[in-house]
Amino acid sequence: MDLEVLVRPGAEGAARAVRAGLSQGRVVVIAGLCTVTYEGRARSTLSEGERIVICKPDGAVMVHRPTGLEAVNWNPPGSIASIHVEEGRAKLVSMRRRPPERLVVDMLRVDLVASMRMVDEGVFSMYASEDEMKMAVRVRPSLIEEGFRLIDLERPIDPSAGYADVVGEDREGNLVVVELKRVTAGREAVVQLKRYVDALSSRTSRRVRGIIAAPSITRDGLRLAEQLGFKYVKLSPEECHRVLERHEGGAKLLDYV
Amino acid sequence: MDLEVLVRPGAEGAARAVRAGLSQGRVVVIAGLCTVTYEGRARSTLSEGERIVICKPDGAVMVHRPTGLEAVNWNPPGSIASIHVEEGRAKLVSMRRRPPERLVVDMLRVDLVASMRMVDEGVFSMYASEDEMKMAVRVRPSLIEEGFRLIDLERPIDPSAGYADVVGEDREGNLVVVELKRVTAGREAVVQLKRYVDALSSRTSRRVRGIIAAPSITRDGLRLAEQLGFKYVKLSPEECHRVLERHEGGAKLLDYV
DNA sequence: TCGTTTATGTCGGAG
DNA sequence: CTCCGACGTAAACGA
Repeated sequence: MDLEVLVRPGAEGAARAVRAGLSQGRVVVIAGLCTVTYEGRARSTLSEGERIVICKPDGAVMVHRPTGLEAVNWNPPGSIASIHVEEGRAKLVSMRRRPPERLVVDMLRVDLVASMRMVDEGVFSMYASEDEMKMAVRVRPSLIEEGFRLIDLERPIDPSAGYADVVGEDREGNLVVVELKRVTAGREAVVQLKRYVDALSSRTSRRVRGIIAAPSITRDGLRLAEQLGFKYVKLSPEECHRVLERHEGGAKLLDYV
Repeated sequence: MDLEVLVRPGAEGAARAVRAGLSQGRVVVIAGLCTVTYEGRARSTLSEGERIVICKPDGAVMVHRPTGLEAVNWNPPGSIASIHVEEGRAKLVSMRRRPPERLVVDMLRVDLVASMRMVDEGVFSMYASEDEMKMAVRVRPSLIEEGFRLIDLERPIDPSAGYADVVGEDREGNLVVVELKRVTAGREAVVQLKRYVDALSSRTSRRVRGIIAAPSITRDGLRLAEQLGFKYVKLSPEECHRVLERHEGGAKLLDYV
């Protein structure tokens, strides 16, 4: 990693280093005292305080306060950043085209500038996602209920109604729409399921059941589900992940797509 | 800002500096070559590459790749971070209690450790939010429609149905439930409004109208709204912000709370 | 481009 | 704690 570090540079030195870093596609980290303003879809101001600013070569900019997981202000990849000196202070400006948004970080004092050329070809893999739940149901439909047979994954019931997660048949030949959630299902998930069930019902004379499969369900969600005649099935992403692991140890996600 | 910077320290030196920073409530920034694994609600792996790791004194940890706005891995505030040397490499471990989640960053090479005591008492103010839309409707109900009178903000229609954004009366004495959205309203917003209208209808013999106020509405959302007899009113957060500015130039948000 | 859905969403607030 | 809804949500995916 090609690395350049400046400790407590003046405004001019900081601006020069940041500008060079931005133009060379480096990741630039700035720490110091600043104020921040944002204008775009909304508007915000942040008064004086010490923060960390990260500028990535794809245009992403983040301003982090010393607490909290989320950046207090940001601009997404594709934005254009520049820096100049104004009234003796380095001023970082990031512009997003659409929607038009402007982020300005006014550095009252720069404590650190670190500019680095970073290489990251690493592969990121995520497991126990909702996608894995779908695949697990495909390889073992009985996860939903005994006798459940799969008809289709992500069946387009109605172009304007979106896609149901899983559509199948129960042992009595009823159509079944399954809504999968990798987290606690709330009222929203049940409403969503109802939409799919209604859309499918209107296109068939067969009975259509609704099943919501999730690791847990909120009290209200369960109440609504029962009101609507839907069944709740306990199903966790971990369990689905284990099912996929057991099924053909070497099988890869691609095999099921 | 109290700042300590190490460039290309060995694993032991890096671990010592990071450990000291964590224990002293500093913000610690690490850059270098690493692999990352995460286990908790889901599970992920990230193979070798150069990244930036930020550890905040509240326990938040983020791993950033050189592209993208979002961290590739993280743990939220409240997590506990520690670092040790294993097989000659500094290994950062962050544990979250509930839900149990573990994030491990294995540093194959450390290029930079910056540890700083940051003070940030700045005030963050956001404008043109949905809250401001509510306040604007309160000071000028005619934003919704001519003759609209406010009854209550966030009226608890039904404890299990949540809160309607705005409840009022139209000029003919009908009850009106208003759903505010600061962005394009979709089908979901209309469904949400229906829930509030239904809940209120079931508790009164008066007619209850539904109005959805948003800067724009999707085609499907509008179709559903018309089906349900709801009215769409164009209302943008910017417009609401200007109304609040004009109304009592010096009035502050608190005046309306 | 618009519209919809997911997310290790995060965050804040009410009960 | 749980539950719910907003967010400058962002990001992925399909039409």
